Amino acid sequence: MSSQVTRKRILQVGLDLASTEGLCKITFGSVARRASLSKGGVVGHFSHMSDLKRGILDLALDLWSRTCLKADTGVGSGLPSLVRYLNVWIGWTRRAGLPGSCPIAQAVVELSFLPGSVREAAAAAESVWRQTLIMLIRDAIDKRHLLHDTDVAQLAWDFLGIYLSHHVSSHSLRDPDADRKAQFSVKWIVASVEAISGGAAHPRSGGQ
Amino acid sequence: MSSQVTRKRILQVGLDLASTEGLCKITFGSVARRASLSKGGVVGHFSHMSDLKRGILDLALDLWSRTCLKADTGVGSGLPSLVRYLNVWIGWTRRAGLPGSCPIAQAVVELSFLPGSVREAAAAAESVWRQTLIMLIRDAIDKRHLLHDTDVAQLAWDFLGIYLSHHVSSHSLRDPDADRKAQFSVKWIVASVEAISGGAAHPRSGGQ
DNA sequence: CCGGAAAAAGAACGGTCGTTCTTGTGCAAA
DNA sequence: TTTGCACAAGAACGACCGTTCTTTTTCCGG
Repeated sequence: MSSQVTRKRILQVGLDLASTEGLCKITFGSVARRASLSKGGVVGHFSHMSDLKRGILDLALDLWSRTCLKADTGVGSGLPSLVRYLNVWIGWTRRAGLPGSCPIAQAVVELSFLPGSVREAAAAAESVWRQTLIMLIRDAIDKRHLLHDTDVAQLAWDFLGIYLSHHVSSHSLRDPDADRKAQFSVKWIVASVEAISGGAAHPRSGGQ
Repeated sequence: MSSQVTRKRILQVGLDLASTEGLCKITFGSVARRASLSKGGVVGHFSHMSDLKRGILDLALDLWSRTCLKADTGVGSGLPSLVRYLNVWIGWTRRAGLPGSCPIAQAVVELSFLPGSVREAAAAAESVWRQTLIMLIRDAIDKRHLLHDTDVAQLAWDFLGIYLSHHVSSHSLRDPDADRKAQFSVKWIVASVEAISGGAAHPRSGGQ
């Protein structure tokens, strides 16, 4: 078996495991068992534990990119592009075929204490998400779809917050309405910064 | 030394440890070391690990109650009471003297995978928070401070989301502006559901 | 002062972890 | 066929975990 193929298979198994049990529960033994390999066989590819975990996070971010970005090239821009991204992003792990929840969001919280390269990788992934949001928001502002004095960093923070809330409430708290609530919050925020209907109709009251 | 005093001291040490390193990192050894006790001495009070962790979560919720609820009895009601609670709640661990972040929010995320009594205790604490928010929101609606058709569950979900976002961004991502951003979101949400100025001035644009 | 119960200490257990090292194994070039 | 090498398997290590057990200390009523 080629080394690269095995390495990729280990990372894929690790990603599934991180999605269903969290990055903290990743061990050489658990990954080896699921990949039908020996413990030593896994260690051979990732001599240090942090290498394996960083590799899993890299693969997760790559999967996110292929799921949420590649599907959105040129078909639109400005606000429609932002809204489409938000709808694809929130709950993207299901669409990407991951068996559990978002490994990146989970890792950001789990690794918040002990510093190290794995924690930095998780924070870097979150930074990529933030920059993606900022880029899309800026584009929507440039196209006059959003109010010109919109606080970009604040709006990105709010969207990241909705993503995190959705992650926790759908996964940790098993709220079956998590999707609906997150979509509601997104719609409501978008409506409040839209240049055309800014402050006109109040999306929080009335309809359901 | 009285048994109850020692037990209380162990729980206090455990709470500090959970605040600075997370509930997952709580072990009999680590708690014993910080409490200047032997490992066996700690086990004697909490024969099972889950007893210790549930005790720590109970103490955390008790501390939250004394910090965020006791200080808000009767001095007001309706919307002012809700707003005051939100401002005290977000970042309450600092005010309560805890050395790190919120052990409850951290535990909810950390324990989301493996089931057990500790996970249920964390979820129960989150439920108490949700019920507290719902109660305050309902009171504000009854007093005609909030729009009568406000979606109570959705609004409580949004506030919980801001709390979680603040927890993650201030603690995991070390954003120095986390407090300001969370306060901004709270103000903005409150303004959008206020009966008096609903939809008039748009708090998201303009200022800042 | 003393005896006994409660509390703390401490040793020991099987298990799992990351890491290191040694042993086999299969395949391609010589 | 034989040699060499990368890959995988597997044993071994020290450390720490939760849990159980035994021993020592502490303290209080007689």
